[in-house]
Amino acid sequence: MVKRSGTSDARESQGITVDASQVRSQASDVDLVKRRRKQIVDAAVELFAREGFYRTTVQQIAKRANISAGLIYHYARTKEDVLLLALLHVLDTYRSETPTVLKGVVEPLARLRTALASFCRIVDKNLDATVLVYRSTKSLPLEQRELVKQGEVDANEIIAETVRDCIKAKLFREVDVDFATYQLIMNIHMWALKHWHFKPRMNVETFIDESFDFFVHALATPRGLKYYQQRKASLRGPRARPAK
Amino acid sequence: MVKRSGTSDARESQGITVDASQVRSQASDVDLVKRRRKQIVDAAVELFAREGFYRTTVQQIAKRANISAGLIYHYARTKEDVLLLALLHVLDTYRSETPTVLKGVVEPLARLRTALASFCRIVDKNLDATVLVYRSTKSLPLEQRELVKQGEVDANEIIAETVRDCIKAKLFREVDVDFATYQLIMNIHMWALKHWHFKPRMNVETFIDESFDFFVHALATPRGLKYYQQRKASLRGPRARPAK
Amino acid sequence: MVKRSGTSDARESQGITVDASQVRSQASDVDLVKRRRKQIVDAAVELFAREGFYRTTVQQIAKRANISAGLIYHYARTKEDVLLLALLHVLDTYRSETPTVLKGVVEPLARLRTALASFCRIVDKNLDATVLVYRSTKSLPLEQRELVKQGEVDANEIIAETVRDCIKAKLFREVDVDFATYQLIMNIHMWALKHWHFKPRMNVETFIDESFDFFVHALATPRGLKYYQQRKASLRGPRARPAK
Amino acid sequence: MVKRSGTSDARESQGITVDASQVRSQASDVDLVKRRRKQIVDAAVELFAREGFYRTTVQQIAKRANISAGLIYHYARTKEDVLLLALLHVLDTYRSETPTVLKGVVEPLARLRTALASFCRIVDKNLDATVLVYRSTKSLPLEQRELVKQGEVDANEIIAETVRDCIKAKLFREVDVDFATYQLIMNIHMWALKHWHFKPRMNVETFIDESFDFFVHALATPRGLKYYQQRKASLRGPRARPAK
DNA sequence: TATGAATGAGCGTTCATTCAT
DNA sequence: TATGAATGAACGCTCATTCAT
Repeated sequence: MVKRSGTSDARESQGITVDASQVRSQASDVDLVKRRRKQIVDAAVELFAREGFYRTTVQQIAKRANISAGLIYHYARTKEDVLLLALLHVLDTYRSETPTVLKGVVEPLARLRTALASFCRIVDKNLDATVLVYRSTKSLPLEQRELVKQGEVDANEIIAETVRDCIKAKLFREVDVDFATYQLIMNIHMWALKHWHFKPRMNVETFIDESFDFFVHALATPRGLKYYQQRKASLRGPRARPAK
Repeated sequence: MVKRSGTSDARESQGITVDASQVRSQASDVDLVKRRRKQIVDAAVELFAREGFYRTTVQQIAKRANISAGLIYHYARTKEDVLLLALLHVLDTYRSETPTVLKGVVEPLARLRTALASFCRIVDKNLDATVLVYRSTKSLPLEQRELVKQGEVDANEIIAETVRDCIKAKLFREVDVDFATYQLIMNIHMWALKHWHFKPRMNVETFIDESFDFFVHALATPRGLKYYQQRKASLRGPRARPAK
Repeated sequence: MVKRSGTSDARESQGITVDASQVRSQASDVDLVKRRRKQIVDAAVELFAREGFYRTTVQQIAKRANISAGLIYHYARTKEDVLLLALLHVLDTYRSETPTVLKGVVEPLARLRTALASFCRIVDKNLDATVLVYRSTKSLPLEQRELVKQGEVDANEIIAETVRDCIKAKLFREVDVDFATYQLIMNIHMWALKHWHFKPRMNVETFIDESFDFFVHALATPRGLKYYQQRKASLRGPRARPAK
Repeated sequence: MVKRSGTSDARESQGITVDASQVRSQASDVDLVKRRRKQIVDAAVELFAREGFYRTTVQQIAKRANISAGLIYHYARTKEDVLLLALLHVLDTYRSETPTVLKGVVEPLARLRTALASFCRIVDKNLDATVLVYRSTKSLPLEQRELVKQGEVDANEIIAETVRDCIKAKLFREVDVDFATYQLIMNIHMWALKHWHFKPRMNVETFIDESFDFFVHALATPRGLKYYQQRKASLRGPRARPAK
């Protein structure tokens, strides 16, 4: 992972290019590799998410990707490789949308809320895929597992930045940023992991509201809390609409 | 699960008797069934936790349980049944220790801290088993999955009670108890789920301290917060030692 | 291989017990293992000899052995293991019959002829199996290949003994016994390896006669040659009939 | 193969032109066909010899030949065709060098020794390729197998001629030339087939010496033997140097 | 009740061969 | 002529489950 400075806007989503170097393919045409990998990964994410890694067969992935089973092995060496590609793709999804949403949002608390809301909505659109990361990372060989962990940490960095900004602005206490970030991340993932529990009692947007309120209380300085309570409505307002 | 009132102390750990009615065995001698199931479940938890459900074979479970492969099918109809037994056993572990620890602790904040610390320490002793629940619940048929969810909710009730008590005592705000409880639970599970991340930077006890501090800030009334800050040291003190 | 003294009669055929320690089986009942292995090896030798190692599928072996494909893997870890078992069995066949035939034959030249004839006849009854050793040994992992080589050297020892006796009796020159033995062995194997060439022009018995004559000329001392030419008829006579 | 009379010197090495008529290629440019086939055959011999026919993939051959996998199918209809080409090429190697070496050698025993030595040295330079013929001929369809056999018999003819000359010169007994020739050929092949056995105890040159001595004893008339023993040194001398 | 040998369906993976370009 | 992406049949092997003892 590269060192980054400034806000997370600076970061570009690099997609699964990252892994092109990890999971070798036999083919050489770069565009074709990209296209085929996309077919395979899309099919794999869908199936792995629904059925799990072990219940999904390579033939099923091939069928859904509209290619032959053999061809998968031109673009991944093993079924585990396909899983890695799939997991990294899921993690990349988190990174790819949020920075865009943050553009133009400057007020620290608003930035945090926007980032958090963005994550939650992406997770909400990919519930099974999010759970998949928790279910299946251990099915990966150790080395590849590290890649997934790094991918996760990288995605979290977007949240970490906004937390840091809130602290700098004296809105948040001088807490351990890493610890606080992980609390926020776990909360977001909770929406997927415990969806069976929350689904009957709230939707994403109310979940976002409740969560944000909860964590502002956990993190805010007295001044920050007052600030938050005054602006609560306006914070919720402009960003409450999901992107799509 | 039945409704319960009063403190969680009233609850008895019922162990895996719960499932005896769900997972039929061919054997009739009650004691023998219990003993055999314990052998099987202990072996299964160990192996599933380490290798995962699909990578563990029935023969391996049998070997580790010092029985024949065939005998497993006298006490469970399918491998999935064994998984259910294993998962319920893990969840039951959470319930079995905490109530004892709470005995005699009356001050609400202390009770919450004690319960939380107890959970964390149990999770810490069963890291892989905790992760197992997240990894493998979906490998269960729908109906059995519900049992696991219920088992989890039941375990959470211990925490919920203490949260409720804190609210009653005006130490905590009038928050949504269920939501708050799940935040606490996710935090506890985070110790297992993100152990690879936290291990290098903290141990269970510091994790408990940080977590408790974090969530008291999130939940406390202004009065509650002041109360907490005065007593911080004494809260940590007496209970900081793991039961061992 | 163990050191041996005296004539090869002293040696007992140990069959595939040798390899029981090399190729682990899952089963424990010794008799059953023996019986199953015999089924498998017999089927395998037949099929490998006819079709070759790679053209023969495990399913075919199973079918011909009247067991399921899966069961083969209770008695051998890989298809290569089955090949090893098969090759060792073939080599063992050479050893198992000859010593018996030699019993009671004391005259050195007669012993050599008897041993050579016995080998030839066994090879003749197992033409494809003999060729199999040449075709398929290289399909084995290095370590197992050594076992086959050792098995071959062991079998050759029977011939080597008789050559040594002829030298001791001053019937043969003081040649390099190992070299001479290998010439004799290659001659025997030639009957299988070049059978397509010899079949139209001779049968085993004439092949044995020609070969013996050829090698006596190659090895005999002047005295030995004279002795041989006087007794030619009687040497051929009594032993010409295959044991059947 | 056509009947031939006179010495083998008269014979021209015809290379794999022989098979051009058997293994059809789609290409028409004669020179290109030759060049491509050479690329393919060289790669195939190398790989087949090292890894065996079944372990070698067409893609590997293509890679080593610096052409595409598809192109192989312009010059051979099946992988078996490539094998045939490879085996015939190996056999042809035997024929291609020996006649040259024999030029100018007139004394019959010297001719035999020269031919035998030449064969041995070629085999020594192509140990795996020689073994390949034994391993893989059976992988060929019946009809093509006959071509290989004929190729072998043709190569042997060089030896047969020299044996015949020795007999004519009354140096050798009136033995069955074909039988004797095959003994000599098997001896030569033994150097490859049993190389694992002989390698630690002799090199090609000592092998040639021992072999020649052995077979002269087997074949010589009393007069021939005396003649040989007188000239032993000079026979060995001039030809003992490998062509390099 | 307990064993463990036996089954066989099903999976991941390979690779000879084809064919559009 | 030459490519190499694509196919898909076929194989070795695993393992949940059964059942005779």
